Amino acid sequence: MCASPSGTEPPEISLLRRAQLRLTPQRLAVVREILTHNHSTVGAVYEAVRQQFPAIALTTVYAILSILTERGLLRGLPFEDAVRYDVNLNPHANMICTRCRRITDLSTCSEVIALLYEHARTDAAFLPERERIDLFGLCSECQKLPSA
Amino acid sequence: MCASPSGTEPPEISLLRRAQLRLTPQRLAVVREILTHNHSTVGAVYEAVRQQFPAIALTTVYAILSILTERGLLRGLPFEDAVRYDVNLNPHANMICTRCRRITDLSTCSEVIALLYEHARTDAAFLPERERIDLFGLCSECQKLPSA
DNA sequence: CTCTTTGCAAATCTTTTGCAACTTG
DNA sequence: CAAGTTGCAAAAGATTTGCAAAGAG
Repeated sequence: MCASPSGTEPPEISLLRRAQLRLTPQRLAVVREILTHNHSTVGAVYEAVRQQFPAIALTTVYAILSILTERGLLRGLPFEDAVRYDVNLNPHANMICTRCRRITDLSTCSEVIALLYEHARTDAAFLPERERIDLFGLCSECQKLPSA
Repeated sequence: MCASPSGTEPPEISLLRRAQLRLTPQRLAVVREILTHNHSTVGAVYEAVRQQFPAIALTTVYAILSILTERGLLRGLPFEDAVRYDVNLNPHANMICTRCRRITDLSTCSEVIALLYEHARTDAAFLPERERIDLFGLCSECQKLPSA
């Protein structure tokens, strides 16, 4: 009972195991939701999970996302409206479309991030450990739209 | 009475004029405070200004910083605790010391930011317009401290 | 004198806390 | 069964809104 039948665990189970958390139906649902909808807010996860799980409490969603963040499996990104949770823990930039509000990852920039770290060390004697990079602009879809 | 005696206006006056806002004592005090203490929160500005201006309302500080942000003279940066206001509108990275919490600017990285924009355009067809870059780590002072 | 701005009170929204009842391992 | 979790109610913070009185140009 340590390996799943196919030999591979579903990602939500694997994530909860890595966080050393008990597998409850609420957690499985919340984690499945955040894994399929990256950069969600607590409120959005709550609304989504509630459709298949009407009894879940908002507080529970807060608790689940908070503990996963504490244990390093998610990253909380404060935005104007609310905190959004990032599943991608590798160095990357978030591209935020100011028109449709969609957020996507730019993962092809690790060398550029390394350069940024280098600058901080060299020019400011600052020792960077992690970063948050947001690019605001127009996604490819929205660029095509009329009044863009 | 249009030019100050020396021919140069104090920075807080110049900023309010550029925003096309009336010069009130509250505004002058709030702007002077944010200009001397970059990356402050509304609460911190309120506390600081209140010492020389005990009657000012928190709401007023919110109003002033909000309208300056709307008119493009400040930039609001949401953090976990609260929004911090950035006076530096040029491309730069914020270096946030995770030990002493101080925030300083890294302004020597505009070429690196240009590279980042380039990546977004080329690799993701995303058209960047502005960015927010935070580097978390240890400032030069805190690196020297014991348990660092 | 007119339009803007301030200050106060109350409301809103996100997030946190306390605690009893209920599951998971 | 013991420790970990959930759900509910209430609290805590940050920020916004409505409005009348005061102030700037």
